[in-house]
Order: sequence, then structure tokens, then C-alpha cells
Amino acid sequence: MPELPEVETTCRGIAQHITQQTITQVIVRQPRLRWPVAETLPEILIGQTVLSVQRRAKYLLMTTQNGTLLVHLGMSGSLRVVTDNQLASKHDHIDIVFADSVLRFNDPRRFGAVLWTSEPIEEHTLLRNLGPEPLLDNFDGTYLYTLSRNRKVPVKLFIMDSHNVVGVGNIYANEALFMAGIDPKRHAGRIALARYERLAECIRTVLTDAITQGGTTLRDFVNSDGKPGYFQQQLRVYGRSGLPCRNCEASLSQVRLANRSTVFCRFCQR
DNA sequence: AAATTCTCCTGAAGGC
DNA sequence: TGCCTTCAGGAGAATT
Repeated sequence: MPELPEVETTCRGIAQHITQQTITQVIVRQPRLRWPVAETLPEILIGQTVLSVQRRAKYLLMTTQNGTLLVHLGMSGSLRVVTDNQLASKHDHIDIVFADSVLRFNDPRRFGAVLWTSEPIEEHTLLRNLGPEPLLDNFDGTYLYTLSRNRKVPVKLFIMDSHNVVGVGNIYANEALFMAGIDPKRHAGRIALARYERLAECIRTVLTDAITQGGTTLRDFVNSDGKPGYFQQQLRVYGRSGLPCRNCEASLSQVRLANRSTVFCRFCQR
């Protein structure tokens, strides 16, 4: 499933192909996504030129002279650039057509979103209340510590809440907490500053490593055959319930927090 | 304000 | 082979 590293890699991968390209056609085969795709999307987009492709949280922002196309990949979405007229296949819901290429949005579970906005992007409802980017300088242990005082929510849910910090999905929340030695169930307000310093660093590390891997794994966004090819990182705990902890060999535990699978080592994480 | 639950959707995996 | 159930989950919306 696309987490921040996949979105970042997608952003870099498609940017080089569609920046400065003018949209000649828009095909919407399935408008029922997370929110309905505007019926007017083709007439809005045709003739516009993509000036930049950026990422905020897990949103991809394609800016033109008139506004921004927001794309969220949800659980199962992917974007790829097609240059050889290949036929659309199952779940290829939207094509953004340029002179020599097509940006194709595929999303089996349709939790993704494609939305047009002409208002200033930072004021958009979906972006205005987001917390800091975990890879920028305004995110650190002091920030997490201060924000979490008196909060009773489990720390795993705290770091997965996009109001607090964006882009930490279930997989990397599990991984970062293992790496930091923190019990995912621990109340956010009951963790000391030094441990939050460690956690912030671990969040940065797991995300950065994944982006580095993705840069090589998802090396080609043009005519990638079939699957989007999300990277299989070396995961320490996620998906390893009942398997030995890579640190102490004990069997890894699994619980559910807010209906999310949570895997941890009950000895290494406190 | 904060915490919790609900909701959308399809594909994979397991049981019989 | 096939049909059923269960699970997976991003994150906004709704509820407590």
C-alpha cells in the first residue's frame, strides 16, 4: 500500500515526464472514488500545462497555471506514465493525456482521490490542518514531546494522526516504534523527551531508507509492466506476528489498535 | 478538545 | 473447482 515513501517516489518518477507538458485529453472511466470525480474535470484540465509536481503528506499536487490537481493513492492506487498506447486495463480509472504520454491512475479499492481546486493550495480543506512533514526541520522530538503532554491516546495512534505529523502510515509506525524501543500501546503523554527524540529520528530513518530503496526499486515509471511495484522493504515487525524478534528472538506479539494491525516485541518495546 | 467508531472498496487467503 | 467468510487498511466524517 502506498505510504509516504511510495508517494514521494511516485512524485519524483512522474514529475520528470509530465512537467511542462500540456494536457490534451482527460478520460474518466470510473468517477466513483473516495469522492466523486468532477464531471467537468476534462473541460477544466484540457489545455493546461503542468508547472510542477509536488508532495504534501500523501497528497500529490500537480500545479497548473489555473490551480492544482490533488491526487491521493489511498490504499491501492498507483500512477504511471504510459507512452506506447497500451490499452487501459482493469481499474485504470483515469487517464490524463499529454502529447506523447498518458498519466494513468489505477486503483482497485477506490480509496484514492482525484480532485481539482483553484483556491490557494495551502488553504485547501484537506491540507490546511495537516501537521509537519516528518522529513523537514520543524519535526523533531521536542515537537512530539510538547504536543503529546496529557494525551492518553496510544503513541502509535498519536504518530499516525496527520494532525500531529503526516505520512506515518501503519507499516512505518510499527517499524519506527520497534526501532525506538517504544511500546505502541503506551500513552503518548507518558513518554519522556529523550525517548521522543529517539522516536522522531527513527521515523525519519525508516521513511528515508524506504525512499532510498524506492528510488531503485521503482526506477521506471514509464511503461512499467503491470503492477505498480511497491517496494518490499526489510520489515522488522510488520507482517511478522509470531515470528522471532530480530533483536531478542522472542515471538512477536500482535494486537489491534483502532482496528489496525499492530506488531511489536513485548520485551524490546516498553 | 480529545477519543473512538464508522465508512468507503476489492483482492487475497483460508476453510470446507 | 467453487463458494463462503475474514482480513487488510488511509483518513475524513460522524459520534461520544
